[in-house]
Amino acid sequence: MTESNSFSRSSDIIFRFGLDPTLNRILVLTALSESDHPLRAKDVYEDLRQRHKLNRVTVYRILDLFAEKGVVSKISSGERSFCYCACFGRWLQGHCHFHCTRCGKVECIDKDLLPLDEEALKNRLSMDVQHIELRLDGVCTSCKAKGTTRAGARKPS
Amino acid sequence: MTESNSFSRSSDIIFRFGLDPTLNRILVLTALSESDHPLRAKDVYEDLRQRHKLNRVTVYRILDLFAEKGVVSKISSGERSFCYCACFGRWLQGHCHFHCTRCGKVECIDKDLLPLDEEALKNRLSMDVQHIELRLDGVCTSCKAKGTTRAGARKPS
DNA sequence: TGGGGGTATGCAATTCAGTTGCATCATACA
DNA sequence: TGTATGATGCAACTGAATTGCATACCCCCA
Repeated sequence: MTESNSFSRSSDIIFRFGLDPTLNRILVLTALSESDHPLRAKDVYEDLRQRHKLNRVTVYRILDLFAEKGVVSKISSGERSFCYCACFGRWLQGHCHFHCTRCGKVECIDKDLLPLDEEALKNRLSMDVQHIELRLDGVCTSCKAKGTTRAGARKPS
Repeated sequence: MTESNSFSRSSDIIFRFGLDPTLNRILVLTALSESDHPLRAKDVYEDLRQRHKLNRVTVYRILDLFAEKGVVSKISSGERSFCYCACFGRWLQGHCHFHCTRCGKVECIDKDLLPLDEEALKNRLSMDVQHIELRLDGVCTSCKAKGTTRAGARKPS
């Protein structure tokens, strides 16, 4: 998708969620949807500020608003901050996340890798379940590769 | 279990995890294991300080140490803090947590309510999965009851 | 009996993520 | 025009967690 397409698609989505598609909102959503992994508020802010003047607080407010309206999902990163994921409507179909404890990166895991029967779970509980969050913690493939090299048999000469 | 039993059992567990069972550590673990739900560092601290002089930082350090050694599990509360759960060895057998978005309380959910095939999940992923965290967010039964009363048909005369 | 090393703890200061209060700006609308 | 409403900026603040460093405690060995 070209940058301008992504921009207008974001605008469209914001509008369809009943919100005013202001420039800042469009930029925040575009940043999230162009990323292949969930982003922290700080990531979004630091990405955007390079091209556009906006306030840190504005980013937090927009992300909270999006999360509240269901435009994006707010997930725990496994660390001290939250992540925001613009995989539209993917959750509730079983989409979950992987958090690398070495590099801190959070990735999306596709729903068909998830043998979780969400409806059964909800039906068996007496409380109202509104949201299910499944997070895997471990070492990502890229960190694993680095780790193997560091401790492994072959060293660079 | 009596208080002294719980105390000596905590001491025993700490020892078996290869750690020195200092008074502070025993007290922290006892507080966690006597609670029917996971506690935040602050909860543990405020509970203990009523009976015993110790520092806030010490509590954080002990909880981190316990989590690192696997004595307790460190879970995301769904809010900005972490929770610690001393359900010994229950996780990896599928134990998960429920977080009430109204009162903030976190509860343990038993594994037989969890139709999640953890091994299948691990086998299908290329990364090393060390820990799986499943958290349900919603409204607990007690808040649900209050909510119904507040908005409901019958009011106290 | 005393000294040295290692670990646990205390205390103060700091970091970090997120939040709040309030001023201002832009837009819509009477 | 005037005014209401919502978005944004800015500064200050909060709460959770972390860091650095000093001290206390304990064990071992001379």
